[in-house]
Amino acid sequence: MPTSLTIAEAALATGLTTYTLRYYEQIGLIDPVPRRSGQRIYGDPEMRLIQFVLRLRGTGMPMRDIQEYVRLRRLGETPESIIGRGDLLERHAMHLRGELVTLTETITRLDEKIALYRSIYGADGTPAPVAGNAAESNVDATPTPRRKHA
Amino acid sequence: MPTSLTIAEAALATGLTTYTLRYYEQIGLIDPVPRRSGQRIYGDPEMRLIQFVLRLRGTGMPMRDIQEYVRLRRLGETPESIIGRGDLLERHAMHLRGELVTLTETITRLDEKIALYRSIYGADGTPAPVAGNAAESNVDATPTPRRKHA
DNA sequence: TGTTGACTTAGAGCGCACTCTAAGACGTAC
DNA sequence: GTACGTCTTAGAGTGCGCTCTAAGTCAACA
Repeated sequence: MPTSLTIAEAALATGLTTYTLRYYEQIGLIDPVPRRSGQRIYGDPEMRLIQFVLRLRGTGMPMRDIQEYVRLRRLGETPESIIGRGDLLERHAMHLRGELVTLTETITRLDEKIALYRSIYGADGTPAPVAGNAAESNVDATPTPRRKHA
Repeated sequence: MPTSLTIAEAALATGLTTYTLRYYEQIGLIDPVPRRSGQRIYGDPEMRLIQFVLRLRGTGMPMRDIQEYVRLRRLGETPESIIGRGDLLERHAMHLRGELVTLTETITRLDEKIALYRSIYGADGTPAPVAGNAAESNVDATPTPRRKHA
């Protein structure tokens, strides 16, 4: 049988609050949810859209862009909509590829720094056997990316 | 010769504003910057710390944790400090590895969706040759990570 | 000597993304 | 028939991370 959730159930399923679900609908971050005697019913399509939107949000896509994506989706299968959605997602994917690079770099650097700290006192807290005091040979330094709240 | 910047120069070099630099110092996100006749002088160690802090911030480490890291650093090379810093960075590195996974997944899904859109109208805007209407076969759906402002 | 740029403390304002309350109205189920 | 969950609109409050202003002081440079 198809999914058919109340707002409270949908909240539980998504990890959002009912407030936030209504709020997202209000600002057009998700499509208007169909009602049955006035109450919102979250079916499969609704839940799938929410999950996708959350994935975009989770990877730092600006709310504005998500709103624009959902707006385009509502236009249906017109060229403008299809092309627009493709472009939006492509731009975001490109952005994410960039993040992937800095993320990988940062992890590498952190691992180096951690190794340095561990070479002085092991992860267990005991002083390491060899190792001169290489600490504060400053593994700091590097470039300067950014991430919004994301 | 060693770096020796005024606050305005440091701002330029980091992409921050002078307000933000003073603010970061005030909230302990960076160490107190040495003064010469009352004015802040940003040398190599200061700039290196700022860059590192920005890298952490850029990958979404909470300000609280960065503050804690810098606090530990100020304690010097005591076991508590070294171990604490190692732990902090290790936790963050772990977190980033998780992000790396969802990021990779998301990019894959986006690429699929983009390919779908492009199969209807090419990236150039022209209708594609073959391809039945596979659109809205709903490539949506998936899990639900989070990212703070990062 | 005057301009520039920095300093201080204190505090207001902003944009984002929620988060919650109020108050009154329904519909459904026990 | 009453309790529960939902609905609506409107608006206040929160936390984060800045961002900027005010007002007065001080030091360096041309």
